[in-house]
Amino acid sequence: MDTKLSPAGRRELTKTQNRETILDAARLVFAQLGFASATVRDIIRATPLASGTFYNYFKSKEQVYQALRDEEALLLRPRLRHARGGATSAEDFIAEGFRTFFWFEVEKGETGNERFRLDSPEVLAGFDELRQDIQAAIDRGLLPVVDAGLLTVALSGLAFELAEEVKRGAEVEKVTSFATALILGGLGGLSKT
Amino acid sequence: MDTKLSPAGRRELTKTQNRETILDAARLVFAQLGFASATVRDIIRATPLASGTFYNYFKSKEQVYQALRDEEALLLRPRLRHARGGATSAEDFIAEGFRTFFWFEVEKGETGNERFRLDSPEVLAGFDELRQDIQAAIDRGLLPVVDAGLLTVALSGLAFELAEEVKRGAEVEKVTSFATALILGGLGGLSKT
Amino acid sequence: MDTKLSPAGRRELTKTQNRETILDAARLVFAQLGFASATVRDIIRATPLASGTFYNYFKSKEQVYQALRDEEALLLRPRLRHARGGATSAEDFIAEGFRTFFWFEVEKGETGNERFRLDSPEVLAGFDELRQDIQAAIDRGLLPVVDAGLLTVALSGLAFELAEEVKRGAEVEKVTSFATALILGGLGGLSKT
Amino acid sequence: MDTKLSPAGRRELTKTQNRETILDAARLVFAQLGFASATVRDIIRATPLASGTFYNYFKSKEQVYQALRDEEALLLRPRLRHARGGATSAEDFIAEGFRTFFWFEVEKGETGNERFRLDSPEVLAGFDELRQDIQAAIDRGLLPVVDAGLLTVALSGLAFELAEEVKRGAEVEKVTSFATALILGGLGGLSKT
DNA sequence: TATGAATGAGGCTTCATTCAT
DNA sequence: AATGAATGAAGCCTCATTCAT
Repeated sequence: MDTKLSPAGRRELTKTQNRETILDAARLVFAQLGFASATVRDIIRATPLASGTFYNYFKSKEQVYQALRDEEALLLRPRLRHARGGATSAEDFIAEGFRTFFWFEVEKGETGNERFRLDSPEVLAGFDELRQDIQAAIDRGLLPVVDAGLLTVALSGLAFELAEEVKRGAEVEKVTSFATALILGGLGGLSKT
Repeated sequence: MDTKLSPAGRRELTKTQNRETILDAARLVFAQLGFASATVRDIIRATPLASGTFYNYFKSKEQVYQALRDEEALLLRPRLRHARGGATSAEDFIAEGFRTFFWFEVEKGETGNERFRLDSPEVLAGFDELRQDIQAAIDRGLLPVVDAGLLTVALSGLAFELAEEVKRGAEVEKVTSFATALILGGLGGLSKT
Repeated sequence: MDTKLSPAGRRELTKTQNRETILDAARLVFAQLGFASATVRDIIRATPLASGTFYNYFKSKEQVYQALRDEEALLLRPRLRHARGGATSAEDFIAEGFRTFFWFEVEKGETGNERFRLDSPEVLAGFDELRQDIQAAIDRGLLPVVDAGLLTVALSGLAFELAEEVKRGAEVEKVTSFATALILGGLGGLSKT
Repeated sequence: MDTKLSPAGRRELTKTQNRETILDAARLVFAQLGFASATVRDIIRATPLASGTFYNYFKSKEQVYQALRDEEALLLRPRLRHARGGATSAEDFIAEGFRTFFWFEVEKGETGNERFRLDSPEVLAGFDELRQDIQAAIDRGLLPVVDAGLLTVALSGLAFELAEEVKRGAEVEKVTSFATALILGGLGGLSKT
């Protein structure tokens, strides 16, 4: 049963709801105006809350942003690791990475009309995980021996850019096979170098 | 010759100089703070001019930015077209495109600490030219038959992301061959689809 | 004895304790920040209590301040009256007044880094008592006939200013004799006018 | 002739006028609310100027305050030094000091309903000058040998406190002779210790 | 009575822009 | 055309105070 909350419980609920309200508003505002242009006021205005309330939850715009990134990365990174970790072939490794990322972006929905700076710790950690997974895949013979650093950058660039296509309506599966074929073929070419 | 300029001529000179002064300052400031965070004041402060003078040349920060983008695209786009147009093989086409772009970015020097929104008309026109060149290359048999739109996006994503590596110090030639091998191999893979 | 308190008694105790907690915090905060700069929040923060609780005891910062002054004046004024009332000579009258005041200030401890406005009713009452005592001393021939009002002001000014010296470490007895000698000699000079 | 100002001159004039406008407003506001309670907004409101204009002249409330103190001390301190320096007797020394100070305070006009903290560098310098002058007077035999430090404090305390009386309407000469007689007599008493 | 989150007024400051000179 | 002071809107944030629990 979901009834009868203690007073404290009810307050906790409200707090969580308000926090979510602010995060939702921030997501929207950042997507519309970009992080740098967005103001705390913009976020508050996208909310039924009073201005002071914002500061009961976050100290600054940066902190909300961090919370959003963390939330997102916390959802995405485990999925990616799982997808890549379970791969039994190069194709699997590449395709599952792209597919997972594209679906995640589709689910998020908003078309980012600005690309955020990618230097939040959580995001950087995601990059690092990718590099590690690539290196591990090379080590167990799944991928040919290539520069893991450059491949990381190449995969990310491709993924971010193509994700925009997907969000603009392209089919996930089509873009995934395009990207996968491109990289797989490319890996073949690279390994001969 | 250092001959006398007519008063009108002299003024013309000053006008051009002031415009350049402002554009130089803006380039610097945008690179340091990012477009959204930069303010008109910041630009003026990076200048020996008075605040009012700014408005004799530009109506807003956006307009300066546009002017910078145009100036840049006007330099880069012809180079890219020429590089791609002169290609006699797929490898040439891809490699020259990357190489030209990387060198251009290296020459600009500033490490972008923000990725700008890529929707300025001049930049979009650059994308469009890439697509056209790809299509033309496909038509004349230089490139295999692939989705020109997706390839455009893929190339740009790769180029922008790897350019950061180059600006961080990676060798242009090394990154160029990496990217070229990747794409060339990938095109082989794609054409079999 | 640690016997059981009735619920009401216990509550009474808590109430008194909370009130004292707030007053203690306020004393500290006022001493550190000065009255005008201190905020209710500052006081609450120096307390384990919740913000709302403050308002169960005091309506405003001013009211706490008043309470502090009253508390202080309630301690000091009787001591001063007693000291002056028991005087049997001019020297006694003056010296005992200074000595009592200096010791009181030393006991309080905090070096006031701001001089408060001296217009609280309790403090004004203290001034008035001083004037009355001076007048009475004049009447009973203890002090020469001088302007009681000006002497009141002079004594207070001297007392407050020298108290700072004492709080900064000067010896109470030394400062007391200095002040007493000064005033006693001065009274001699004045009475000849 | 006071006519025909150059444009630059006129602008300079306005700037000076605005600065004075702000200083006047600040003087008033500080006197009414005290330094700590006064806000920049309060000062602006006491002015026909726009809020932003304040910041063209001063960076903060503190800076205006400093400017006021400096202005004041720059006027008062030379007068005091001159008054004390020209003294040919103890009575002269003491009386002229009080008299000068009281007149200065009367001219300023506003009844301070708060005593500012006395730690501005300019004010502290004024204290120091007093101590030096006292020591010099002792050295040339004008004043008896007493603790110059304590006498400085005593004189200031008396002066500040009695100045309030003067500002409340007491006659300068009457208060001056009271204070002088008090101190002179006191010095006699002290020298015998 | 105690709690502490919500509120919105109001303080501080910077900004884009205007306009008299 | 160049200057730079004036303007007031608007951003950031803290505060006193209320009120549901």
